[in-house]
Amino acid sequence: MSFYITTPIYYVNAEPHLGHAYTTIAADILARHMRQRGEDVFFLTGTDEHGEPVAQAAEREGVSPRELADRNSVKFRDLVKRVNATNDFFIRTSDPEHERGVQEVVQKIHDNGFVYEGTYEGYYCPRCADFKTDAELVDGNKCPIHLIVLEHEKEDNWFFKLSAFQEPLEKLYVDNPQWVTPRARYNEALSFIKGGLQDVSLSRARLRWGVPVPWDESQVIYVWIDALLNYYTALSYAREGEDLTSEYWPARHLIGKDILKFHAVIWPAMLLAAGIEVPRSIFIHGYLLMDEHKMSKSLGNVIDPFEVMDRFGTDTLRYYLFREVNFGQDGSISAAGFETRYNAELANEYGNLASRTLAMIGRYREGLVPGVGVDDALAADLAGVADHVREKLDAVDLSGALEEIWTAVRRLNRFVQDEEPWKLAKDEGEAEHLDRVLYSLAEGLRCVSVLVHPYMPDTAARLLAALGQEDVSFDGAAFGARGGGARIGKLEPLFPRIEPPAAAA
RNA sequence: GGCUCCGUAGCUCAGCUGGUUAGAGCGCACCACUCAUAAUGGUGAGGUCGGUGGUUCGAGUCCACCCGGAGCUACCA
Repeated sequence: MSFYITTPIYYVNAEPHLGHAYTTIAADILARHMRQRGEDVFFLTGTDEHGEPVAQAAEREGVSPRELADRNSVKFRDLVKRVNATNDFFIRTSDPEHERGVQEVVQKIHDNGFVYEGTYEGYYCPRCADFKTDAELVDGNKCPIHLIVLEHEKEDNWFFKLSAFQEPLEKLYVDNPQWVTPRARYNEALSFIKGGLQDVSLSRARLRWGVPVPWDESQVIYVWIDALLNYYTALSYAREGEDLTSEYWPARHLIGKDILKFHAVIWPAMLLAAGIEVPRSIFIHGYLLMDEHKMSKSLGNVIDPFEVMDRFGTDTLRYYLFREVNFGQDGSISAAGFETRYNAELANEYGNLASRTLAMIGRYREGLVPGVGVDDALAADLAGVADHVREKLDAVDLSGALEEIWTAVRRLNRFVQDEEPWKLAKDEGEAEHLDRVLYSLAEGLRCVSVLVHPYMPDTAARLLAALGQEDVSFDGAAFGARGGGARIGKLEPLFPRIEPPAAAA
């Protein structure tokens, strides 16, 4: 079965921040996990490059929109690479193939009778380069950002007949209760639809930086319409000389809550209008908060993902974000929380479990994992872990799956303490018992590492290599799936402890 | 205003279709162990499950209302 996962495409008018890393890593975890299961995965991310804000920023800097987009797109490409994402393609909405694809689909929507010419009226702020809604206006007719008096203006646009999809969308939601998750987001989107849908403009007349409307080159397609279509157009040219659409479409989208409406209302309506199958599912995650507040430049509490990874490593960031914050909800992160979890869970529980296990196999069995059977009690406790992880990840519960894995890590440390292999080693009569304990430990560590691979791919690979068991396929995640006999290798500490800085003077 | 979600131990949160003495992690106190990155394991203290009133043999878990917090109520990428 194919598994097509997408992140939003990132708008090049902003600097990459931790939120971008968060979504990208989430998608990567799912992609890697599904590959472990032998699924045919396609993972897409990229940049959104058209629209007024980019055109304006370019003008301010005295460069062409294209130059600005080229320059900033690279930053996102670097971030994607840096977080170790295994995307199969990086789309740019300025790709000529994408632009052609957008025109084809929009033409289809037009030909199917869902586009008409209309007039958009409202208060226009020249500095925002955008129309404001009545609710946004301050003092009757002032821009809420610039506090300048706005003129009531009109613009002739092409409109998309969103209102025609009120009933089809309601039916889509009612027939597919899992279509949008978590539930609160489903409710939010559905209630918005039930509130009545108005048509939306599909083009912009004042702008040149965008995809020309195929039947009216004086206008460009509104950037959101253009951007959403990336998920569909990418498949037609991501692989040279192939069209992957029939193989991978429809997609599973991963998005932040700020773009829910576009994805859960307008996007499926566009696809219905074009006669294209709607996405398979949409999952909405929450915000990472810094000390209860949303990260923002004005608050000065923005975390630079590159800095964090420079200091602690990519795997640590990938782990921390999904361990600390329940995926799907907002949650607070902090430097203190980061260090606590790093030391307590990564260094002490997981890293040290690896150390003690390998050291004992080295010391008591000359580095050879005994080829015996597993401990029954431990086997009983670890039996369901892989299945639970699979179920949680099928439900996009990235934090829940990690919790399952960590329960197993703790169980293994308890096993060491309970069995006291250092005492067994002193008693010749306990040799078989010690064999079983050491094999069970090596096997448990291997399973846990296979399961944790999507979250911390480099760490898992190092540890599995040291265990002489490099296979990460999900079938092998079952406790006892691999026999003993392997020769262990050397392993430097996976997560050297962070010593707290000496009390500041 | 309307709608949605949330309010459970000091902190962060689990608790599915109502059913034994309400759970985890962190933090705190004490104990055990020494294989290991002085890491690990155990025990304990600590909660009128926001409030009130209902339904029920029985409610943290359902209903009503109230208090408190967050989000949505349309074209910002």
